Amino acid sequence: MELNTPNKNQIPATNPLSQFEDSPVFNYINNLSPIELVKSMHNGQAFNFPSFASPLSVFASPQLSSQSDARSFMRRDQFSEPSKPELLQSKDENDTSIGVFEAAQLTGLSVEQSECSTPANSSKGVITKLPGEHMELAIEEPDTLKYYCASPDDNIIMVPLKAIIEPQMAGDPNERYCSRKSEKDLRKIGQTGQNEDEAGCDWVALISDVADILTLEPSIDEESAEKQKMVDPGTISFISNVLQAPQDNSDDSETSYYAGSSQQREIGEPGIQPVESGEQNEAHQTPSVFSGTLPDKPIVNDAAAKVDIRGKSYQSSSKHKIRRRCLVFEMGAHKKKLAFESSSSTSSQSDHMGASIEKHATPRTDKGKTLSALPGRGIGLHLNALTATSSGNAVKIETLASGKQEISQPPSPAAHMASGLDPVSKSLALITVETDFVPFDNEDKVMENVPQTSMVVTEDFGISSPKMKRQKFEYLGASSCKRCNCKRSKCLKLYCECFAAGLYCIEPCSCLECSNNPAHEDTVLETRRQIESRNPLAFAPKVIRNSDSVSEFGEETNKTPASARHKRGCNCKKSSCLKKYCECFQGGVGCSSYCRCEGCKNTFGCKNGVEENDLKWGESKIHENTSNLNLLDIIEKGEDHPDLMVPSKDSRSPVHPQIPISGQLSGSSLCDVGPSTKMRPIQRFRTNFFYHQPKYEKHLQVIPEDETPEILNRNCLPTSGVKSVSPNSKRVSPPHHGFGPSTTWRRGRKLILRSVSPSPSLNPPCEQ
DNA sequence: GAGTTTGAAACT
DNA sequence: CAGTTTCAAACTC
Repeated sequence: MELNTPNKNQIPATNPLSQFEDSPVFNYINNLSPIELVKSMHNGQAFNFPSFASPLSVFASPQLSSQSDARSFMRRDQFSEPSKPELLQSKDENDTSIGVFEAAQLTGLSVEQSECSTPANSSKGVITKLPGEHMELAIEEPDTLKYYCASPDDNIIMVPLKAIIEPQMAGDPNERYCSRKSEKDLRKIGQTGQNEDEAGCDWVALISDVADILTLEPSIDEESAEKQKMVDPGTISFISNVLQAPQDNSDDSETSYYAGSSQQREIGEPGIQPVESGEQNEAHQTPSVFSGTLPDKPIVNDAAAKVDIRGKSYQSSSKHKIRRRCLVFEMGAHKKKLAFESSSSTSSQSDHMGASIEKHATPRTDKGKTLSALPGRGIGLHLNALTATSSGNAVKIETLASGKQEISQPPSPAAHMASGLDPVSKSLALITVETDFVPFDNEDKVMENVPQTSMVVTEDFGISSPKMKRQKFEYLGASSCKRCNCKRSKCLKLYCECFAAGLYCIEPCSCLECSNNPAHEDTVLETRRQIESRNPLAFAPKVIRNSDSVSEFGEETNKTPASARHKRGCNCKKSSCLKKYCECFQGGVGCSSYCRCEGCKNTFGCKNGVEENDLKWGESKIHENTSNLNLLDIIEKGEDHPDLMVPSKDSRSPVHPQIPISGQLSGSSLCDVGPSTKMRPIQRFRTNFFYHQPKYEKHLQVIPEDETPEILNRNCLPTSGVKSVSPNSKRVSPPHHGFGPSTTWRRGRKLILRSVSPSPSLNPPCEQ
């Protein structure tokens, strides 16, 4: 954030690249990451860099936060994201603003051609969407942008991310280059026209993304952003530049990230292709593995556009937000919603669903569709996460991010905070699924949310009719996505897993008299408020990583660095904490001093022997992780990655490097960003893995030590030893989660991984 | 699939 | 704050 200001400003103004590179920050980044390419990238983009300045400013903290938020959402939306890779690529290709602009135009055309674009889809449409889509970008952009674009720091961040990503993606430095090459290739591809249409879509997505970013800016409203975009190409170019600039990194990262995919595509690497199988050209270029994670392509856009066109245009400016939220759940939710809406609206929606889903398989949501369709549902509550950001900006972001969600604005910050996590976790879940990570116990849950996405995505492509889709969903839902089965709570109490996770119930749910749906948004929000009023942490992730919260539990943290714990602790009497009845066990964490369990035999660690157990467990997990690392892991885990070692963190707790929330947003950062909303389920499930909740919950940001203080402050890092007590008198762990910065040593430099607290509510400072 | 067990959430 | 009830997931058969 801070870093951004000087450097960024300078960069853009004068010699983008030279100054930028010369800047301490840049050097720092370079040092941090093995990736040198960034510079080169910049160079390539140098052309644009001038505009970059503005972009930087744009990216200022808010964006970051937004991005980070987006991230969380992104993953959810992975489906939708598929387009991004292309988009990114396209971006790369069109380094210059002009190129971008053109691309935008092209996209508009393509969109129109494809019908994807709503009336608005054209350049204007794109613009309009952009604001709302900011979320999508995050999603689409997958990791790169999110992580990388962040603030001025973005650059910094980006590097690390790239480093992280590339290693896995590429596997080795050479591959990185390849990735770059791949980028070029991608460009070629995009240019080639393989997918002009797609490219167009991609561009649209990019633009939208950019717009999103712009939107994120604290001062900029969605509308303003839209206006800006709409207003002048220059703006677009600017945006593009901005994106690119950050993208450079992001691009690199992405590219590298995608590159892998792209390369694979071109090269035909077996691993990834399977999914794509031939579809690469079109929407689904992203590897199957990443399909969820990576955005496919414009298709989403198209779909969105189609949706808009056909049915209702969900995209109201305000509704843009919704899109982002599409998670697996969202998918389901959307379906439900669709069903929901369909009844009222018409078949068109369902079609959209199908179409969107099919095409996008990825949640990506793109603009239109996703927005309309997905939008809201799943995410609804998640919005909170975004909203978590205390600042008004945060709120905006939230709205944007959550956008449409019915829940768009969470009643209480805490709620937002809490809810925020979930999305992330979900997204993570998706990622994990795609990745093939399967937590043992938690698989079910993890799968619940995630899998669908991946599953859906893959399968959806083929599905044309809503019905078909639905079936698939059901299938998925049944197998991978469990949902609630509430009979009497109307899914408006924490008994309901969906509700507790900040999600709307979706088709897979077997609930009766469910009120947890977009149709009852008001009720849902009100209920949430009430619950949060009783317990601000009610929607916060249940599992907290001790390591993350360095200060939180000084004792525990120190002793059980690798362990995560349940925020309230369990109260098991008969299960010996060996069954899922036990939330600690369910969350894959050991019991802690907060637990009041009797006869604890928690295999993840007992209160008495938690530390040791945790350590062992953590170690074992670490090994597992290291062996199993993949992009997702890396991304999520971030610090876990060898390169990014985080001394204190557990292997368990995955940390997601998030884009630091700079500026205002950052202010709420942890709290705000928090993500998500309702990642819990995932968290739980993940815990077994490395990830445990932390992944989502925590979004680590790599921040230079210098920055940490501010971050901490902004984040309201929990003071050490501060314990929060839930209203219920249950023990509430302080916001360890994300709030506590974790330090990472890399290349002799100490980086502080700041987790973006998923649940702001957890943060004592913020809430309290 | 029905019934039981369990513990969190909600209520008093 | 403690005790009780309600609830839905987890589990068993």
